[in-house]
Amino acid sequence: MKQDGAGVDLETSLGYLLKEASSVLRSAMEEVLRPLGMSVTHYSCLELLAQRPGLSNSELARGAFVTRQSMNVLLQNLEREGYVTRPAEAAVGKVLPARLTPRGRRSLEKASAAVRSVEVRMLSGMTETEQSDAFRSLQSMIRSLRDDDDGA
Amino acid sequence: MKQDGAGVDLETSLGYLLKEASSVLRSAMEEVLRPLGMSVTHYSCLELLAQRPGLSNSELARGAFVTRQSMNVLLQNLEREGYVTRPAEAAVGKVLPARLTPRGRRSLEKASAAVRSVEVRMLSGMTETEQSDAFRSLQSMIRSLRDDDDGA
DNA sequence: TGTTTCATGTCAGCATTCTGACATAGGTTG
DNA sequence: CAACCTATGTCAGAATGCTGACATGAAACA
Repeated sequence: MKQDGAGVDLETSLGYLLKEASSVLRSAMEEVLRPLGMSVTHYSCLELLAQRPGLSNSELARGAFVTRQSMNVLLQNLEREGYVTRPAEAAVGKVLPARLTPRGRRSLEKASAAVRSVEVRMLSGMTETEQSDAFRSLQSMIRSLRDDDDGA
Repeated sequence: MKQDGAGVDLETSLGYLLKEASSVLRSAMEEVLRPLGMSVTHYSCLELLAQRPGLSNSELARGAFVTRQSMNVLLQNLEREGYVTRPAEAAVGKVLPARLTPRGRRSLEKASAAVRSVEVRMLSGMTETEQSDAFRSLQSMIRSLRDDDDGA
């Protein structure tokens, strides 16, 4: 089942490995969030709101790496179920700042702990130095890809 | 727009950064593959087949990080359009080994070059040493997440 | 040998996300 | 001031991927 050919070479490609890591992380998060009846995007939205109250729908979308349309349907659900509140009308412009309700905050607590445990497990085999090196590497990759994307 | 709170702290979370990097990489790949009329999964399938001819549908699915059902519809399209061939009946068992046609190989060439250029751009700011360190870090994260997943 | 377990290919239905489009608010620039 | 450009929220339709289910072949095992 192993026969190296030529070209990109999936075995040694950092891009492929990045996709794999992201996939495994997502699976692990889904696994711990499922018992709480929460999807990854669902959790991401609540976590973003906890750390930056008043984010708009579009800002939440960018923070969770989905389109603002997708975030909008999620937000409407969360609002209907009482996890999030948004003013009926914008105080200024069209931006509707969203905030967690007490219920939203409560439901986030367990999820946040569960996700934190996944991250701890992910980093369990790495030293502090290795972790900060990895952090810088990822930041460098992001910057390199984005600079040529928006900038040029 | 910045007000650090408590908890997971998205600004310093390696998990969040990993998701961000993966998202940016995917966007960059989509951007260069779109002119070729090819999606990321589409490309992944062809690249896997080029490097490991005879992979089955299920193996391709695992390699592209989608379900075997999703890969199946893609494979059927690729087969209908003449990029891939599969035997009508399995020589042994139910496994149908897939292979690229000359047309598939030709269409992959441009895509593979485009994707390689994205990867080069992504790594442009890193030394060889940093790259292999990042490689090891990602492998470590994957292993840590998987070991507790399947193994325990 | 018979049974159980597991992986595969495939069909159907569902969920989630995306693309396209529109109206509107605000800043920018002539 | 007016014309533009950008960003936002939102609706509708399309695409993509997933879950559930089934039959079948192979391997493991009693």
